[in-house]
Order: sequence, then C-alpha cells, then structure tokens
Amino acid sequence: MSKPKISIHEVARLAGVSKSTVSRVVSESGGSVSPKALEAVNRAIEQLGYKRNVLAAGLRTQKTYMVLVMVPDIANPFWSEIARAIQDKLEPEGYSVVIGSTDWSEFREERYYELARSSRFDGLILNSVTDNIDLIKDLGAPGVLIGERSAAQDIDTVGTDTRQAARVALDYLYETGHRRIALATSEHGSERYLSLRSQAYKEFLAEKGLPYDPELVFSVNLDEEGGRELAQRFLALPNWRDKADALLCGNDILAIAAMGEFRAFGIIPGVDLSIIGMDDIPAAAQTYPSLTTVRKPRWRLGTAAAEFLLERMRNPGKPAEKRLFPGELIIRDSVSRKRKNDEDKS
Amino acid sequence: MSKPKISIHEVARLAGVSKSTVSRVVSESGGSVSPKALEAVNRAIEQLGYKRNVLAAGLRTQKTYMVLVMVPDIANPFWSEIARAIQDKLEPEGYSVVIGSTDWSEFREERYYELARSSRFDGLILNSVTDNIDLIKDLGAPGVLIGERSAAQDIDTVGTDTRQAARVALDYLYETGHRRIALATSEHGSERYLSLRSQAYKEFLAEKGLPYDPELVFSVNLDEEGGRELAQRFLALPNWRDKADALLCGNDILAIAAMGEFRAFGIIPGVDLSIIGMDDIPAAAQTYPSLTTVRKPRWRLGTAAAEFLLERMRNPGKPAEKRLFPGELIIRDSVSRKRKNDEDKS
DNA sequence: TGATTTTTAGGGAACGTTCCCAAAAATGAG
DNA sequence: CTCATTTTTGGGAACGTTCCCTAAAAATCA
Repeated sequence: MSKPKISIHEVARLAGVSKSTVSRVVSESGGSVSPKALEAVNRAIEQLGYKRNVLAAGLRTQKTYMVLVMVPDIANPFWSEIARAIQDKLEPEGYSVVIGSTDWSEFREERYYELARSSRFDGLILNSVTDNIDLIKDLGAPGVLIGERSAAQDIDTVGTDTRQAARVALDYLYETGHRRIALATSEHGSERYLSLRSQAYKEFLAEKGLPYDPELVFSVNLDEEGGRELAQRFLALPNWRDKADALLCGNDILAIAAMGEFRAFGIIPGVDLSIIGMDDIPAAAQTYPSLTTVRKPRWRLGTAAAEFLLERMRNPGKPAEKRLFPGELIIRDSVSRKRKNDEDKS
Repeated sequence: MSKPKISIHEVARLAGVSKSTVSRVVSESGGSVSPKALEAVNRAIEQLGYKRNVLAAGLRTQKTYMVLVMVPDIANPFWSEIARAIQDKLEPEGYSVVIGSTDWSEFREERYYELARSSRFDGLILNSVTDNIDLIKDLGAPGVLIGERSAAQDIDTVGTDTRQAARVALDYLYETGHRRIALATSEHGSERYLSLRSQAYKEFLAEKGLPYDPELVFSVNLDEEGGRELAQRFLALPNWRDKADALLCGNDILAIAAMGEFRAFGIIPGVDLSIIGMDDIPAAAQTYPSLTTVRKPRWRLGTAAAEFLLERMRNPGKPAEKRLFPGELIIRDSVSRKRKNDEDKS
C-alpha cells in the first residue's frame, strides 16, 4: 500500500529546513538545532511516517549495527540460550543479531567468516571450531570468543573453565566409587578445547593412580546422532562391564541420547552404568533417569560475551580480557553411588 | 592489522579499468566485459583481497539481503529447528538471517516490527502473537506467516493443521478410554490460533457427547514455567481424579515440565494421569515416561516458509498461498491404555 | 573498404545518510 | 548601535555501489 519511501529530503521539504537539519535531529550524534526547527522536523517526521534508514547511515558512519553470533548448533538449548542472552543485551543498544549455526562444520564456519569479511559487521561473537586465530583476527571487526582457546591470547574470551568442570565431574564419579571412567568428547572441537578436557581427564587418572586406556576415550559428534553412535560403540567393546563403570559425556545432548540408546539395549543408566553430562540443559532434569551433570551458566556466558563486545566496540584499543566461569555439579540420578568400597579390579 | 578498506576504486585503478567495469564484474547483474578486462579485474581483486560491500550495493539496488525471522522462543527446539531450516534454505541464496525471539510478548514483537520498518529487510518470516494483520502488511517487505491465522487471507502462510493435530491427539485419548480430558493452552497466542485449538476441543466434546467443563481448560505460558504452573493449578483442582483422566498440552515443553512437576507430587504420568503433548521435540523421547505427542514437521515447515518467501520476493504480485501440514501421532508411554471398558462416571 | 551493428568501456548521477565548512542569524558586551 | 562571539543553518562532498547513457572499439556484413 504505502510504498512511496520517504527520505530525509521529503521531511526537510515539509518542515521547511535543509536535509542537514533533519539529519541533525535524527542522527545520534546530532548537532544543535533551534527548538523551532526541532519542533517542525519532528512534526514532519510524524506526519510522513519517516523511518531513518540505518543502512544508508551506516555507509557514511561505517557502523552497521549488526553483530554476528556464530555458534555450533542453535537447536541445542545450551547455545540457543546463550544466543538469547546476547540478543537481550545487544538489542537494547540498537544492534541486530545475526545468528549462524555452523553444525560443528569447518566448511559452514568458513562461509560465515566469508560473510563477516564482506558484510562488515560491527562485531562478532564466535564459538569457533577452527583454531586458526589469525583468521578470526582478520575479520575486520572486533570479536569475542566463547569457549576457552589457549591459542587466542589477545582476543576477549568468555567461557566455562573446562578443566575445572571436567574435574568436578570426575571427582564426583571417584567419590561415588567409580574407578573405570570412560570419556566421550568431540574431535570436531578445536584441538585446544579438546585437549583441555582430555588433559583434565589424564591428569585426573594420573593423580588417582588409574590407568589410561585409549579404548575408553570416544570421539563423537556432540549431537543426538553422536549419542546413539557413542552408545553403540561403547556396547561393542568386548566385556565392557569389566572395562568401564562410568561415562563422562562432552555435553548433555550426547549424554541424553546415549542414555536413550542404552536403555533400548536394556542397560539402565545409573544402575548398570553411571553417566554424567555437561551443560545442564533443561531436558536433563526430565530424562529417565534424570541426568547428573555439570551446570554451565549459559545466561551469564552470553551476557558476559555481549558486554565484552560492547566494551571493545567502544574502546578498540583496550587489552584483551578473559572471563571463565566455574561449572557447578548438579546431582541427579544417572550416577550410582557405589560408595568407596568398590575397589578397582584391573 | 590490514585495515585499509579497499573499494571498487582501488581495484579499478590496479586493473587499469573504470569502476564501472569492476562493478560489472562483481555485481550479480553484471553486463558484458571483455575476457581481458575480466582477467585483469579478477587478478586485482585477488591481489587486493577486495570484498564487495553488500550494504553499499544494497543502497543502490534496494536489496539488503537480510531476512528477519521472528519466532516466540528460539530456545525452544521446535522453533530453533524451524529457524535452522530457514537458514539452510536462505543462506545459499545469499541472505543473512536475523532471528528475533519475542518471548510471546507483544511488546518485544512490537520492537521487531519497528526494526523491520526501519532497517528494510528484504523479507520477513513471522510467527506473530498479534492478530493485527494490517501491521504485518505494512512492514514494507514481503512476509510469510508461520502458523495458521484465519485473519490473514492474503499473506503466504505455512503451518500445521492445528485442528487436525488437536483432533488426532483427542481421538487417541478417546480410543484409549479417556473421557475426561483437560486442555492446556496459551492465551498469549493469537485469538484465532487459540480458538482453532479450543474449537477442535469443543467440537470433539460435542461429537462424543462429553460435557464441556471450563475448569478443565487451563491457560498458561507455553514454556517450562508455564508447565510447572499448569501442574500446580491442575492439582489444586478439588478431586481432580474424578474430574480429569487426561491432559492435552499445547506444546511439549509445557507437557514435559508439567510431567516433572506431577512426578514431584507423586503422580505418575501415564498411570495416574495421561498426558499428551504437541510438537515432538527431541527431548520428548527421553523423558520419563516418554511423551506421547503429535509430531509437527518442523524442518518442512521452515523449508516451506523459506521457499514461499523466496518465491514472493521474486514475484511480489502472485496470489497468497497457504500450506498446512498434518500432525502425526507419536505413541509413547505418557498415555495409559485403559481400553474402552472405562465408562464415564459423571 | 566502408557502412552498420554489436560489444565493451567510462563518466556521472543516484541511493539515503552524515560530516565538514562556511555563511547567516542570534546573542551579548561595551 | 556596533562589533565580537556563539549558535544555528544549508550546501556540497563523501561513503561504496549500481545504473543509465553515450562514446569508442570491435566485429560483422555487403
């Protein structure tokens, strides 16, 4: 219906002033205008239903008011809630948030980097699969990383303390009497990230004097598909009951899907095999058995990332900051309590 | 590091041609260029690492290559998967997808409409809470609705057949011997939408000769919070066991949260009370008991919406289309099978 | 070879805004 | 009332593209 797009010029003409004056009224940096002119312009704007074209303005000011958030999987509540937190923080500041879902794929990730380079976002918030930090630095806009990445010393980072979180889970398994603990995580994750988790795993084993068995380390995608695959591969282990009594999963999606599959094979999680997850997504409380896991403060992670970005966009020169949140053990029913009288047989 | 933003001019200079020629090479509509010039330009682009500024181009062409997707809750897997499907369809066509989460709030929705009006998206895909269709039509860009809305006759719409989906659930409850069925849905949804669901509910009752009891119709938010509230309100019903033997929930999130709460009060879903959901989100298969629900084809919904939008952006004049997908009953364990020998007492 | 058509190239305006600068108007001091 | 100062205003260039139009070059045809 109303398609005659009205610009600053039409407003100027109706208000009887120059476009410069109108610009001063509508732009954030606006200079001084007389009350009379202000009044006239505002009335004209109202009357014509003028809407400022941010994109055109951005051409001049070099601001796009768009931020790219790149996460592995927007359908995973862990990430979608982080995305939500970021939006809630950024939108009131006038930014539009573009969300990219990389599916843990380097290829898709590459496509978003491409987009970032061409479209000039004002900022980026990324959980990157690749460890190629130079790539990230060359995006032409300030970036904030979600997820620990030791290679990235001079980029703002928020994350959970991966080692501590893994450690909390492992210690709990140990306390409850488990001695043969398997680990399921992803090789898609950056090497650093992976290695932090497995590093903690190895340290833990060493410290407790437990043997490291490569057979007990599974690398799978951190999604449902991966969970089913994990369960199958686990059960394919000859004499698995002798080899493992607990399974630490890289995230809850994985853990929940694996539990479902285990149950399908008649193995009861929390009885025949203890399972512990990571993240504490909402579904974790509703599964059968309910999932013991390590909670990560998603909302705070998202908020912190957004705040870092805002701060950096204001002040590009400031030194990079890092902020790590601890994970919190959430005890439910997927880990059996064998007590300490279960001695390691192997 | 490399901040000297290079434009078409630099490329032109290096290649020894005019900016017009470079434009012809890089723009999609490009005119004819000699092989020699093409070669030179491409080399210059390569050498300088030139990236076309889509936003600037959009200023001239009136295309922004941005699409706004507005959904109630991006953290709900139902919606995030729809969003994913839309992205997967639109991004290969060069569009960036901005996702807005309205939290079922008219206020937040209003803010996105505002954004749409000012920032000139090429297209909108919306699940709108409001029934104000004029508002939607006045957004200055082609829009596609997700979710049936009878008021919107001349806007492309994709959705699930709400009545049919509700009917499938109700029929199944009836078949399994339930005669006192409660309904939980949301008043935040548009009136039309609501009414389609409750309409089906009333029709069903009438058809089966069952009484309509307003006490058994609950209006709550379709999120976890709402689920807990629902369970509490349900249990607060005096003699609820005499009044209801089944509960049809507006979506799975609601159903799952309610089940958790019921269990906390010692009421076993699927035994003491049958519960049926709507959507079939991944978690539904993993709860205890697993949730019987009506599956909606999220992926196809998202894809269809994106295709409609693409089609409309190409051809704005074509008549509005509607596409409704049927819901599919997924039988799990949250509905007891009382068989037909349970007669209605009231 | 010359005339005619087709292809290719370049210059400038345009998209909607902001920014710079100089001119005009208002204000204040003496 | 005049001059200096401050506030307000408007014109044009700029941002990075595309598009239109015309001119030049190349190809085609008699």
